Amino acid sequence: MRIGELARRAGVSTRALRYYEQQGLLPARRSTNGYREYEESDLKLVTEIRSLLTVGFTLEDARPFVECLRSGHGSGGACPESVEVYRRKITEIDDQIRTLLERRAEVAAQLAEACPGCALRTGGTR
Amino acid sequence: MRIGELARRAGVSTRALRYYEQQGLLPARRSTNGYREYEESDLKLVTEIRSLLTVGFTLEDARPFVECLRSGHGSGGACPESVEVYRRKITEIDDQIRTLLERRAEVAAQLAEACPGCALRTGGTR
DNA sequence: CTAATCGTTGACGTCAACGTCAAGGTCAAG
DNA sequence: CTTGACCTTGACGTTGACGTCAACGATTAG
Repeated sequence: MRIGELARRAGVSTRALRYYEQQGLLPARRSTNGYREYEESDLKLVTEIRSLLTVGFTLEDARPFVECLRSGHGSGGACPESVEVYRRKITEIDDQIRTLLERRAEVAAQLAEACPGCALRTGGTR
Repeated sequence: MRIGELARRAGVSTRALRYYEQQGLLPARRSTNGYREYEESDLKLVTEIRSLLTVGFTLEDARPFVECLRSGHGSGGACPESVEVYRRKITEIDDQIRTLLERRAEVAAQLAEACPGCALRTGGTR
């Protein structure tokens, strides 16, 4: 299939697909007129990339998953490199959550100080 | 005082101070040679900006606080516009936390599926 | 006089994942 | 032949808060 069809079926822009190719995540063979030609299996690659991006992965994070799929695995997360990325991302997310919790407490405290009686719902004022 | 001293005392770069001025947050009068001249009170403004930035505020978010301070209030968060920003930022932070929690659950689930037995510490596997 | 230190105004670079033209080639239908 | 739909490769724009030159003027110490 060509880039337009893959884009439609994957729910992404053609620009995104070209960008993935540029980043080495989605190589495509070319037909004689220079058009990119994709396999059915490429749809799965794009789907994998998309689902990883939506949970906060970068394209670089997604690379091991794509390579894992292309190496024949049914799941992109089955390879040890992917598992390592999973672990790292989880600790990153945990760090971010911790930071946000600290910030929330700090901001809520400043609010309480600047405007006593301005209690928020979530703050635990009961 | 001039920009270098203010920068040192506030713990920021001179570039940052010029940027704040450009954004209209930190106007400075000029001495005859064109150098920026700051008051003691400007140190407090910069300190306020910095503390807000470190908890995730943008410079735009910080604007009401700066104006509040310059209008004579001892605290930048005392004015109603600042309180409104406080509230909004707290809900933003809460949204971000929720998103991250969802992502963490999703990633942990994918990890568990791809690699059974790869339990994480925080996941609640007990 | 000269070097050192401070200041000034541009203006481009950073980081990610594309969006959005621009200028043009390809191909099937009418 | 001419739309029109599709494709190609650049290449700049986006977002925020500056970092990092470049090229220059001001001030002071020696």
